[in-house]
Amino acid sequence: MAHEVEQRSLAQYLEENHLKHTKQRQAILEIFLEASGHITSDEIYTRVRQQHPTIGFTTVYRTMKLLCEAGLASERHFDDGVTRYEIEHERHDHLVCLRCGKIIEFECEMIESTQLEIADRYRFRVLRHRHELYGHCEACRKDSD
Amino acid sequence: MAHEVEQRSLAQYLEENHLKHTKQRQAILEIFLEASGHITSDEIYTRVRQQHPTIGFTTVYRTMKLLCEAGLASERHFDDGVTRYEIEHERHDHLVCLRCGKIIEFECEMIESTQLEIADRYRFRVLRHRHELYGHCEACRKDSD
DNA sequence: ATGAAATTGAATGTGATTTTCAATTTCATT
DNA sequence: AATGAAATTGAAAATCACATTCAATTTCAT
Repeated sequence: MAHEVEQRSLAQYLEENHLKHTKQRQAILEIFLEASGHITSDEIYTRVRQQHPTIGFTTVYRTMKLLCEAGLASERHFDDGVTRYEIEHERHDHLVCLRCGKIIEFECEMIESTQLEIADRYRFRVLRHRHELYGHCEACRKDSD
Repeated sequence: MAHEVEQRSLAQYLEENHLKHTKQRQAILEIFLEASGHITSDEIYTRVRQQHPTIGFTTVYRTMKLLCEAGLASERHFDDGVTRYEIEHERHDHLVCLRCGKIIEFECEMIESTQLEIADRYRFRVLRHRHELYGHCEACRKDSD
């Protein structure tokens, strides 16, 4: 089994919360980590089924919630209205291609700090943010414009 | 009737697209403009009913889509999962209070230009963006932290 | 090995949004 | 003003993603 670090991290979360370590949870985490981010629970379900045909959609759905609580995944809602899960890591933002659906991550210190300035101006305490640029990626631009 | 400019703008869009100018559409636009932004179709429906008890939800829903296409409104999906409509105007961003739900708009030239730089770096053509800071507003902070 | 507690998965519920369709309304043309 | 083709309306039903229920199964501390 790969992803020892993450599996251990899940195990620890389960223990701490008196939850149980099942093969389903282990398998779903594995599949989720193999796919590189921004995947829907439906897509995870399909992939999980290939290796574990008995695992139900509900379990995938609930396990993804669990992984979020455990800090291993996080939910994202882009403008197409379906929930996507990404591997949890430091604050970053997204470029989303409206043609092919590709999602590129980027990070920008400048924007981060400007955000804090703005929040300050409105006496607002920022807990999290979303920052998404929608448009056409390089490949899709070549195809037509 | 108020909002002559917007009503005229709707009329023009309808004409150009061989669509029909109905009292329902006129009334819904009116109500939508009276309410100051970030309103759900359900809220619009409730308000519309007070003046026009025969207008159905479906019509409100469809008219809001129409207003978006006509460039008079635009859809926003904040993290609570319901579609909200706001009056279409130049690019701006949002502070969303996670406690009371208040939505504050802000604009920041600095962030706008940095966005373009980033898009450039990835050879990405930006068509629109969303930028939302989630946290606690001044009033809600006073209540507890 | 035991059994209380957690988990599973099928089925069902939910809530927002979207489509269907027959009846009605609009509006360019007579 | 009357006509009729095309668009619109609104009630009801369908859809979609997400969430809950519950009986059967599995986990794991003892």
